[in-house]
Amino acid sequence: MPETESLSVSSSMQSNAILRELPPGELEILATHLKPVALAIHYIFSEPGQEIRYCYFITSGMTSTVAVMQDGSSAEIGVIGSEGLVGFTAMLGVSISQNLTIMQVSGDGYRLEAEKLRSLAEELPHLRRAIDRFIWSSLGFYAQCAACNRFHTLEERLSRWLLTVRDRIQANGLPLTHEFLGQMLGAHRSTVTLALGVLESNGVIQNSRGKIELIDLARLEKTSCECLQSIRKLPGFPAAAHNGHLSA
Amino acid sequence: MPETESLSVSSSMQSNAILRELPPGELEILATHLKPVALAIHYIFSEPGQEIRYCYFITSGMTSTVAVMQDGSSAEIGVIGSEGLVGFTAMLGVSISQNLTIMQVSGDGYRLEAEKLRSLAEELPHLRRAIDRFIWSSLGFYAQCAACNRFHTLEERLSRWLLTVRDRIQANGLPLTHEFLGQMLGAHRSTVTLALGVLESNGVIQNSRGKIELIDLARLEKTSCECLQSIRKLPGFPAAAHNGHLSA
DNA sequence: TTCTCTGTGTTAGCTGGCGAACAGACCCGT
DNA sequence: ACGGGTCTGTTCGCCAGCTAACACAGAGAA
Repeated sequence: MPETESLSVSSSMQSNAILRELPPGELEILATHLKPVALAIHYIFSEPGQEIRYCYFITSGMTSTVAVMQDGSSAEIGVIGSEGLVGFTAMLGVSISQNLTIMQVSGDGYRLEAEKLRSLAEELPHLRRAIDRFIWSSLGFYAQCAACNRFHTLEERLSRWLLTVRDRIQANGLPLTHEFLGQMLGAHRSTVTLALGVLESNGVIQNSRGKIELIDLARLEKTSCECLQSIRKLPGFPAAAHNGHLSA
Repeated sequence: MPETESLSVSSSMQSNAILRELPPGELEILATHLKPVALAIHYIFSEPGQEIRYCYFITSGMTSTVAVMQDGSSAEIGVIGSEGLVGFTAMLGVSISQNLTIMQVSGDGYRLEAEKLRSLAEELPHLRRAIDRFIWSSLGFYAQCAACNRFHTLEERLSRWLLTVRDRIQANGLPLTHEFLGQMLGAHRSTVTLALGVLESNGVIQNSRGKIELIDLARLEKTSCECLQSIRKLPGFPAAAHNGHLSA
């Protein structure tokens, strides 16, 4: 246990990559404004066109940001886990959300007002720098998604997506329905079922109602597109975390 | 002619939306570092993995930013004309380019070292704010592209793209080959030819070697996807600029 | 238990765009 | 004015994934 921990700084803050990067002085100042929150699955952080009031440093669990079309179809453009800050776009001076961001896998985080974070970032250079770098990485994520959506098959994107989630939640059981996956991947539910069926019959994953169990991570990497590696390389983003592949 | 113009401030700087937004004091300071440059078609600003040394405020012409896959296929994720700043990602503290940015339609701009711009932005709050807002809009552009690539047909994306270019260069003759268009849209050259053929036979555009003439802008809007409107709504981005549709 | 709701499995036809290939047309240099 | 390079038009087979429809299986409520 760190002995230098102040009253407001909690050790769980170290779980977030941005907060972890801050020097103790800055973290202490920031910490007095942070409020720990439990984030339940499907919690909506922001919807297109609405104001972003709060920002959230995620410490566990995972969020998805999706672009929603007029007809209601949607495609994922970003994923944020404990490496990041939900609501980061508000740091760029426009507090309107462009996309829908929801909690994908339950977890925890720290919340504070977007406006407060913005003014703090002006005083705390390391905080500002850490957030800027996260925005940089997010831009890379968006770009990769755009290209991925254009070129890669559903099986490739699905595999990539499952591993992207795993990289963040560090667990092999993902609580997801096919319908939901379809919304993330911008594909039809039945097509997702089909693709999952192929993976299952190859022993790569295991399906059950509302849950997908990753069995063979190594093989899953092989069926996913290059985008997986590109995303893993983004500074601050989680890379492969399986210490020894789970069998084959 | 503005009588308050200082030695270093040139009136053509007003052509760039970011520079135009600056208060005279800030512009004057920034202007001493700006070097006017002519930007020829196909000029490469940055390639993936390389350092971004310079940033460019565009005053005329247009750039494209594309994501390039390992096999060489590419898809456009962003477009910058006189509304923006090429190399803006370097403002986020990482000077490595993630994508390829090239001059798409010849024009002019002002150049300065990325590092210099970054330090200036720390002293000039309006500059910083204007750049931040441009980054915000670019994020929106990237997101829209990702969804567009997933859902919309080539004809829709092509129509949207042609109008996006027109919005920026304010001219109806676009110097483009089908091959080039294919690289932007992540499609096959022959598929592009086919789609252009349909538009041409409907009298919406006119093809000639290396050039596409936009004839009926109103109809082109109809065949393009909703993304056109979304992009036009982004703060600081050019919207429809045809004062009275050209016939129909 | 039974009813209902949500989620999964599966089928069949249809289509947009890929992949590959070739002929013709335009443009420039010598 | 002729020859090679670049650009465009067109064709045809092929396949991933959409559209739509229906049957069945868990899971929770009454």
